[in-house]
Amino acid sequence: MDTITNDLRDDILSGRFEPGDRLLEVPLSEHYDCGRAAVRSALIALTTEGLVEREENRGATVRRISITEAIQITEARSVLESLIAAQTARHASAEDHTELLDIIEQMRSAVANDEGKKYSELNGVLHRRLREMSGHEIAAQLVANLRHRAAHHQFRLAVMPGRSADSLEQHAAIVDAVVAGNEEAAASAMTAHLESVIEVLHRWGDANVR
Amino acid sequence: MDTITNDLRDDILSGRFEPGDRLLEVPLSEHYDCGRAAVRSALIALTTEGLVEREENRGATVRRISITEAIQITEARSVLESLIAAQTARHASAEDHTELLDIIEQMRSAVANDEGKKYSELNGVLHRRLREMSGHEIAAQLVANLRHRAAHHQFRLAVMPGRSADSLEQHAAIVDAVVAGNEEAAASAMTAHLESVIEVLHRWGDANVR
DNA sequence: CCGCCACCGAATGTTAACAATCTTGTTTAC
DNA sequence: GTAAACAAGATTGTTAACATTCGGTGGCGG
Repeated sequence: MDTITNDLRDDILSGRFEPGDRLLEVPLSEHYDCGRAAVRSALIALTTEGLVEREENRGATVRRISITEAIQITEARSVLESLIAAQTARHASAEDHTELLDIIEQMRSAVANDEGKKYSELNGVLHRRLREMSGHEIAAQLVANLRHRAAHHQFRLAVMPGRSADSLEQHAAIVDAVVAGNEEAAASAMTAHLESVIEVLHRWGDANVR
Repeated sequence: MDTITNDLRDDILSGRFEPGDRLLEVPLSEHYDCGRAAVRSALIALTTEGLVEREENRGATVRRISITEAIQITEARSVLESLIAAQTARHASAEDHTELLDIIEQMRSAVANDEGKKYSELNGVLHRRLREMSGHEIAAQLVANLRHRAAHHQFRLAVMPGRSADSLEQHAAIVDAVVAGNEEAAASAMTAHLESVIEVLHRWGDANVR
């Protein structure tokens, strides 16, 4: 399989490579112990995924995402994840319900104990499980890609003071609607959540005009 | 530039290669008069775009899209194009308005003269201009990709009898809302349009159970 | 001291040959 | 007659060498 693509993607998402970093083929091929061709394949794939930027005869770099682009990404996520929430509200089983409620419970305790990193992870898990339960392959795939692209900005959000409390209630509302099987409520709860994220991004962008 | 990727994409979208067709590297490299490496690059890129399927040591084929997948693609398009319609309603200039109204006029005459192919082209132009006017790069790119993926099923839709008339009124409603600057109306008109497309796909799918 | 030009190094892009893998058709043993 | 084993052909995957392009650097001239 094309394991190099996954390795490189993980290394970009985990911050091992930062936006703007050059991705030279020879050093990468040594780092991953493979040929240049495998690295090229990975760079091409990640370019069409939007994580890498390639310029003719000038090599590849980790794509830099502006605030306005991050906002657009979140807007697109908003409508797609609302669709997903509605589908999950329709299709989720009883076991799915208990699993989702359990995740919320863990998030609640993470907020209480001020475990920011743990909360961020659980946040990711909740969104991932919601899209897996939806059965909507297309939307799920698009959202996963969009989350990857905005990963750096997501990180910034997680460490904002007092944000976890708001975020927790929003997520709880989504899960409640899903458990109740209320598609419209699930969708609008998800929209409200991501509108709030967009709001924060806007404020952060305005505060950092250059 | 990576012109081979674009050429191959066009050849797939135009039906020169059909779903299930094998995409062998050597014949393709001869056909496009280039090396195998260029073809490989194109195949990798189009695989992550969802147009091509590649299996380890077994080569690439044109991806086959099921009816249920086409429906999911259209559902995702529905929410994204509604977002686009709203943004366009907000940002479009006076010249944009006259251009959109002009396209509708051409579509009307195409329906009157029963020019199915012309109508289908204008349909594509209208949707493309709407997303270009929106200024929403992210949503525009995602929608373009989704339209590519479902291209074959779109084609089937175009030739359904009596469909152009319905379709025309739906498009006119979208443009009217955009010209009026009414974001909510533009979004819901777009949703209504694509719900109707989904409806047709569902009926076609039910009629072709196997 | 400043600017232009030619050269050089680094990195990507391309090509061709080789290796590994899968499919298919044939042979052989039971 | 059937099924398993084998062999041949075709196709992808990998590697290494070569070509091309771009940016910078140093020297030359004004």
